Amino acid sequence: MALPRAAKTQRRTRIQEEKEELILEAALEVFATNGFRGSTIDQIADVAGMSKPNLLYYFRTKEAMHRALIERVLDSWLDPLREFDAEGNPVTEIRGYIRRKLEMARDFPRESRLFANEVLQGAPRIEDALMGPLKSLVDEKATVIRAWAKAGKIAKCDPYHLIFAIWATTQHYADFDVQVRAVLGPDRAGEGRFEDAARFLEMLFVNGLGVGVPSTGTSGG
Amino acid sequence: MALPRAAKTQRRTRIQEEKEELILEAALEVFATNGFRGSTIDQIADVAGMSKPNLLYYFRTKEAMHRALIERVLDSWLDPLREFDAEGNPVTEIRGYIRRKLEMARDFPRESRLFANEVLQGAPRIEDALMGPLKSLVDEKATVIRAWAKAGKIAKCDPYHLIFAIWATTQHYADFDVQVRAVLGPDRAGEGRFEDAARFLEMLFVNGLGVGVPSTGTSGG
DNA sequence: TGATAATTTAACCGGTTGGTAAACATTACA
DNA sequence: TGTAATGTTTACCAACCGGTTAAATTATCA
Repeated sequence: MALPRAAKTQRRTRIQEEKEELILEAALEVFATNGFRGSTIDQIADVAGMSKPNLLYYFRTKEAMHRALIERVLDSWLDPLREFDAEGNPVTEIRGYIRRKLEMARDFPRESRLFANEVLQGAPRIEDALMGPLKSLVDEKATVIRAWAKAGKIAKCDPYHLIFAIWATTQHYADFDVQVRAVLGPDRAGEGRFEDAARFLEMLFVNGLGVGVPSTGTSGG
Repeated sequence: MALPRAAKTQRRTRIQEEKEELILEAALEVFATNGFRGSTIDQIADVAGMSKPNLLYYFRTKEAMHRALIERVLDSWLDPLREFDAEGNPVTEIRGYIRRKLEMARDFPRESRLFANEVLQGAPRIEDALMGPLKSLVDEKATVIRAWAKAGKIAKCDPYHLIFAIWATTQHYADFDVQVRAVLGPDRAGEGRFEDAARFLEMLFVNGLGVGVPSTGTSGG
């Protein structure tokens, strides 16, 4: 039997919704800071404020919790890239993408760390997602970027490494938050650091791709 | 008693040198791919090809192994930044720094992942190093960069976020290697990816900082 | 309200984990 | 070669870990 007992009830109850939500929230917290192997069911149960067997009534295994979490998070994690619009102005699109990714790093650092932990440790549980949906989406957007480069709208560059660079620089502020704050020191590490980062990164990528801000109001149609 | 039995011998033997080296090498492998909590002494002993009690003869605890490893790795991890020369040409220095960091990501990915794991999980065991030696070194180099910007040698920018961006983009190729390879696919993921990355990143940062390549042969002294 | 479905808890289990004690084996050196 | 110092193994332990069972409790609704 692969299903938890809660999934075998005749109807789906309010309590099930609430508790599963509560558990996934706790699991996110724990997995994000300890990785899969480093996390224990007891820890998650503790954060969720319930007993271990009670938790296991809703998710049969630790794996099941992790799987549910990854599935839910993967979609929202890919959203910023999906919004990347082939029809839009290259500079506007790239700036927008950087901004959205940076906002995610600020507002959902645990989600970012969940992935980082997983990928860092060899992505044993999300390999399929990486080679499937993720790769497809990136391939699609890479084609767009390459077309922009060919049309002379941005500098000629490898679109994949451009995307990697945007991922790396933005997620850095979630994944390496402790280091960032340690280096900036107590004074400079306030919430303003995300605005400073945004300013710097927009400059870096806009100048770096060899295109100025769109000269006049070519507001996208 | 805080010392392992091997440290209490009258003289330091050849076997001690060899075995400790062997253990740290194995510990690097295991810690880098599993994080601290996710790693077991048995795993490390297994990789090192010795029994657990034998290993514990040289390092009394898992913590001790990790500590020894971090201390050793921290220095070499900071080396590329130390080489950053205030007297040099800004573009040359920044390109050189990118190149050295990228080489480290290629040649010592486990060292990079060891740190990434640690920082990602809140840096409980290296907080002091981050706020001490690391911060000091970065502060020092940030001053240099700021001076360059003030002198108009590079674009005005926040030197800290510039350094973060270089760290993020280069270490990405070690820490997120699985993802990079998954996205590039089997064809494009050969060892050439590091050269592609170098080409892209040099362009990004050199153009991004608003300075062209030094016009003529100012080959560094 | 009572019966039934849904939820929670207490008690437990086998395997793993970090670490120890002490017997045993090997090395170095007089 | 003998012997003391060094190194390795066997056997072990208590705590932890993922997960199960069954009984007790609570919610739902006719």
